[in-house]
Amino acid sequence: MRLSKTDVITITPTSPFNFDATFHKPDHFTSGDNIWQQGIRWQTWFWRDVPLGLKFINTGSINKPQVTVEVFSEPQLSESYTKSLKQEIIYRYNLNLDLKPFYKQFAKDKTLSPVIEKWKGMRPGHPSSLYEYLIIGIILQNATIKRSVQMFQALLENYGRLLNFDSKELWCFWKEGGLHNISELELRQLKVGYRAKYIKKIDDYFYEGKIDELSLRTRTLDEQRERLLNLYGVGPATVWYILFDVFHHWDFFNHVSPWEQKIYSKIFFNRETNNPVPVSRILKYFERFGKYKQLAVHYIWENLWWERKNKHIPWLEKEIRL
DNA sequence: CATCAGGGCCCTG
DNA sequence: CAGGGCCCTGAT
Repeated sequence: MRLSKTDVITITPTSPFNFDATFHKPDHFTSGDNIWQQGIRWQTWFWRDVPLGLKFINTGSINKPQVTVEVFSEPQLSESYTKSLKQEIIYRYNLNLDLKPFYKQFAKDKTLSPVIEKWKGMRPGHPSSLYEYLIIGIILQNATIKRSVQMFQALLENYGRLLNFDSKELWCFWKEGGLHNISELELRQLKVGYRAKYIKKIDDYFYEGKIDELSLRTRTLDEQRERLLNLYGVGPATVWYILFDVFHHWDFFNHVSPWEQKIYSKIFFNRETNNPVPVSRILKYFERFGKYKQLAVHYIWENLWWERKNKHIPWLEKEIRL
């Protein structure tokens, strides 16, 4: 599907703003729906029934931030559509987030302040809708990164659409509820294993209109958590990711998966990865970051993955099993 | 070759 | 509330 440039959106994020650390998370393993290079991020989106190619361009600086978004689509887009798209971009990437109180609170924290200094203006954020993230969350379950990427690619290439825009070819997610006519058996043939059942049920909720992301955003953390836990195939681990990445709660940290436990043990306690610190102790340690604990850990976590881009970290390579 | 654990979750007893 | 089963893959 060939798209042409139909719109350009200009966004002024709150200052300070770090474009690359916001639009590229080295720990999110790419699977054909995006490309990043310094100062530019190409990304597919399925927004309000329209497959889009988005090109985010850094046209500002840390202290005078500006992001230019070139929008590629097949149909011409209405003014109200573009307006909603702009709001959604700002929401998903937290471009209006005021980081100053967080920075101020930890200006003298020995662990955090150097990392904050290095990544000043980095936002948490994720390109996916709730539906898309639920699918991704399920393929992350009980699998190594390599296998998760493999499953995601198989799904995209079978049910998504290949978009051609700005001389790039990228896969776009399918519409929520779009697996309605796909059988569990067919999903299984894509080697997603027992997750086929979960994916089917999740897709069904959306097909039947039982979940509405935008209205769920207005609910409290506890309501969101309860709603998500009620979904078949969604447990504490997946909810934990979603409350942070999709609903942007910084003050919620109740889960550490085994591989993350090993990595935290190494970076926060300097413990060998074969002798990790108990999860309860890790969570207790994070309490020092108060209502910003997710943000604080995100900064330290991302810092580690950026470091990995520049130098070989043997103990980390062992844990991630690409 | 067999066995096992891995970015969990459901279901049963 | 503990523990078995589940899909597939690559490591041992």
